[in-house]
Order: sequence, then C-alpha cells, then structure tokens
Amino acid sequence: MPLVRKLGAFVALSGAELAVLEGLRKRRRTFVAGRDLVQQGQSDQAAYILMSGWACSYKDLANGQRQIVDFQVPGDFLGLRSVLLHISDHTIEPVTQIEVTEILKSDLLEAFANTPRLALAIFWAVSRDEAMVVEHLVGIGRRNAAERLAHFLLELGARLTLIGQGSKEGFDCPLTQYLMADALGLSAVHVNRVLRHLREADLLTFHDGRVKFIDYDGLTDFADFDPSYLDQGGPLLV
Amino acid sequence: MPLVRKLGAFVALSGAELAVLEGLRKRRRTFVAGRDLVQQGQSDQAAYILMSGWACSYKDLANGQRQIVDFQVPGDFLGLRSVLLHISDHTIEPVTQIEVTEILKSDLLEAFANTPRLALAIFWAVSRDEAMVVEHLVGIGRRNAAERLAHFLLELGARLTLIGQGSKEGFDCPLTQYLMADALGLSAVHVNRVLRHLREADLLTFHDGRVKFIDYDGLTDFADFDPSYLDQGGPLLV
DNA sequence: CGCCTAGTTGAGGTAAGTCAATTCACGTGG
DNA sequence: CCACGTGAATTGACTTACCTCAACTAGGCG
Repeated sequence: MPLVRKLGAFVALSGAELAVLEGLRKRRRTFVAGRDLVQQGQSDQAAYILMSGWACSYKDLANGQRQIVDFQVPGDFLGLRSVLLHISDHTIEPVTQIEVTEILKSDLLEAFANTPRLALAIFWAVSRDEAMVVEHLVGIGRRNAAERLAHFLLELGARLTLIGQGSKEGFDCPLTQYLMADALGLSAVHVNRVLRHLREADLLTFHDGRVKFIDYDGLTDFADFDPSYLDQGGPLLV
Repeated sequence: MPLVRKLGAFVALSGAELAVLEGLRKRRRTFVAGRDLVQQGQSDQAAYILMSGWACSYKDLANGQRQIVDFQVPGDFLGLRSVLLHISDHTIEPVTQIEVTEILKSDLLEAFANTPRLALAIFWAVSRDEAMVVEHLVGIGRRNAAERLAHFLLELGARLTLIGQGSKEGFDCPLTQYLMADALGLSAVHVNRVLRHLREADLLTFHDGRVKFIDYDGLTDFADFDPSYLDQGGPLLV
C-alpha cells in the first residue's frame, strides 16, 4: 500500500502501528473527476488517503481566478490540514476518477494519543507536504515560466517514481494545460508556448497524456531541480 | 507568553501540559540581525520559539535570487519543519535582533510521546503555518502587485494584533522594501511604486517603520482579504 | 566630511497576458 | 452515417504589468 511505503520511509513502523494504520481505513469511496471532496469554507472535515487517481487542492479568488496549490497522487493525504483547522481553507477536487479511503477525525485523534510514533510519521508527512508547497512558492515567485514548468514536471516525476508510476524516462500525466496553468500562475496559452519551447530545446515532450524526459540531466540543470526537499532518505526514527 | 496564548487558542492545555511546555524552554539565546539560525542544507536542526523581534525564512536559488517564504513574529516557531526532515530545506535569518528559546529535538520527540494533546497543539500550529504559506502562494500566483502587497500587510497586521502588537490602526514594521520585494516576488523598485499607489489611493501609508491603515475596510475589500485561514477561533479541543 | 543603506522617480525593455481564430479528437443525437 | 457541439491544444497579433538600469535624495554613523 503506497501510504505504508511512504510513512515507512520515515519511521520503521511496528506491527501494532501497522495495525492501527489498517484500522484507520474505514470507508472506501470513489469520486468522479470534478466532484469536490472538500470545499473551501466547510468545517469539520474528514481526511482521506488517495488510493488511485489524481486530485488537486486549490483556492478560489473573488475575481474568479483560481490557484492550484498542489496535486495529489496515490499514497498522498487529502485534506489533512483541514482536520485540525476550524474551517477548510481550500477545495479538493479529483482530476481523474479517484478511489480514497476516508479517515475519521476521531480515529486520527485517537491514533495520535495511542501511537505517538505513528503521530510522528504523520507529522513528518505534513512537513514534507509543506516543503513541497514552499518549493512551489519559490518557483512561482522567482522562476520564469520555462524553469517553473520544467521544475514542476520533474517534481511530479520524482514523486511518481517513488510509488512506481514514473521513471527518468517519463510518466503518464492526466493534467491538461489549463490545470497546469492554474497551478503555475500562468495562462494556458503560455503553458502551451513553453511546452513547445521545451520540446524544441530537446528537453521533454508532453503528448497524449504522457510526459517524456528527453534529456533528464539537462532538464534538471535547466530547472535547478534539487529533490532533497522531497526527503526521500531512509527512516529517521528506528 | 505568546506561544502559550497561541497554542491555548487551539487546545485548553492542562497544568501538566503547560509544565512540559515550560520544560521545553532550555537555552535562551540572542541573535543579531543577519546571522542565520538555520541554514539550507544543514541536518539535525533544533527548533526555536521566537520570543522577541522578527525573523524570516527563505530559499536561495542558483541564479542568485532568493524567495522569502514567510516572516516570523513573536510566538511563532522557527524551523519546526526542519526537525523531522532529514535536511533543512530553507534558511532562517533574523530581520531584527531577536531572542529565541531553543527546543531540542529530543525534547520535542519526548513531548510527542508523553503529551499527545500538546502534540496535537503543535500539529495545529504547523497546519496554520502551512495555511499561511498556501495563502502566500495564492497571492504570488494570482494577485497583482498592489493586491498582493495590501494582502501581505493586512495579514501581518492581523497576526500582530493577536499578540498585542498591532491593531486596525496599523503596526510597527521593521521590514525594508527589499525584504518585502523578496517575499512578494517583486522588485524593490516596484514595491516602492505600489506603496505610493496605495498611499495616493488613501488606503495605507508606510513611513519610518510604521504601517498605518487609513481605510481598513476599503483595504480588506481591495485585497480580498479573508483572515479565516489564520484560524483565530476558540479552542477546538477541550 | 564622506560613505553606506534605504527610499524615490524616470525611461525604456520584456516576459507573459489577452483576444481571437483554427484544428483536432471525441461523443451524441438526428 | 453525418451534423453538430464541446473541450483541449495550437498559433498569431497586440497589450500590459512588471523589470532593469540609472540617477538622485535623505538620513545615520564612523
């Protein structure tokens, strides 16, 4: 299970802790693309673990625009931040059809009380999520459109590689240019132009739902991509 | 103590938990402006609680630019995210002279194991920090320079009001236009021009280290500022 | 007194946005 | 089977928000 593998990268979970993690998985649910799981402004939200498919979290602005904060791939938490805040500050929407397992707030609080090492592992996962948001912020603030898009696709590739759905060759990517534009703070037209530019520079291609890295090292260099913030080292706690 | 007040807004801490929080405060240290507390790429970092003064966390880029991720004011944690990640993904630098109390990693892990409600309160604080980073991301991605700057100053005002160092009239602000530029993804020259624009629109002034809100409601409206992400409601857990 | 940092303003350049038209793949109903 | 509509990608022409370079002012301090 992708989540176990992910948390296991941080703490070596004991049998008892794994049992609690299993126990968390209560209701398994399916959502079709476009139907929100969590909505901005709602309170008392459950959290979810994404089992298959892609989702995104975003915020709407008064002027009708939106900013996508992050995409989630299998193994990621959805809405974990909303559990402890009084009201959710963002909306979560499936990009494809997705399968999730719901985690009840009460179960999560109980797990915190009874299995502190599991609590630490979840705390680590949240810290890693925040590190990704921070890197995203840096990209939007200080990288130009081409570097930003290249960095974004490299990060997605690295994350998918961790769960066996990507490699240095590339990965299957269900995102439209509109979704990427909303994530990168660009217009869809410009995303298209930048993709052409990256293709003509023989760095990568993106056709028919597939990202192909033509020159992975060149791309890494071009985008100044340093994956250390993804924190893929071995377990920190034994 | 500002931190107690802040965490107390989330859980009603018991005497025993307050004692642990007291016990955490080991070494009290002072840093002068400009001397880094935590550096990008370092491992095994301690965390700190900011007692007085302002700090900022930022990331350096290969091209020599930098992006400030957030400013910290008294009561905020410094470097909490770095504790659980293998290596720190950012640098923390004092903006003014600051006083901090150091929290040892071992103490923090122990507190997690022994006082789960305190762990939850810290988890809440991290979630709130992440919500602020997310709002910052939205601003850089989708707000123009004037809205972005107005929103930024309103957020700072709201945070400082919580700790008794600000109001709807304004607040003392030690930031230079260069620092704000690095935080907002703008050039210092443009920050200056936008400040003039906001002043000429009778929305706010910023002179001699003091931000004055001339028309607080108009400004809130202009910047589309909704402080709910700062999660200032009462205790969630009793 | 002179240097340094912070702020201010103007002139001109550019990355990215907007508007608009075209193509293509796909599904759906007559 | 074809007409039609819809969403996504593509490209061109034009606009603009913000950047860069540069000059100048004002305060603090050795």
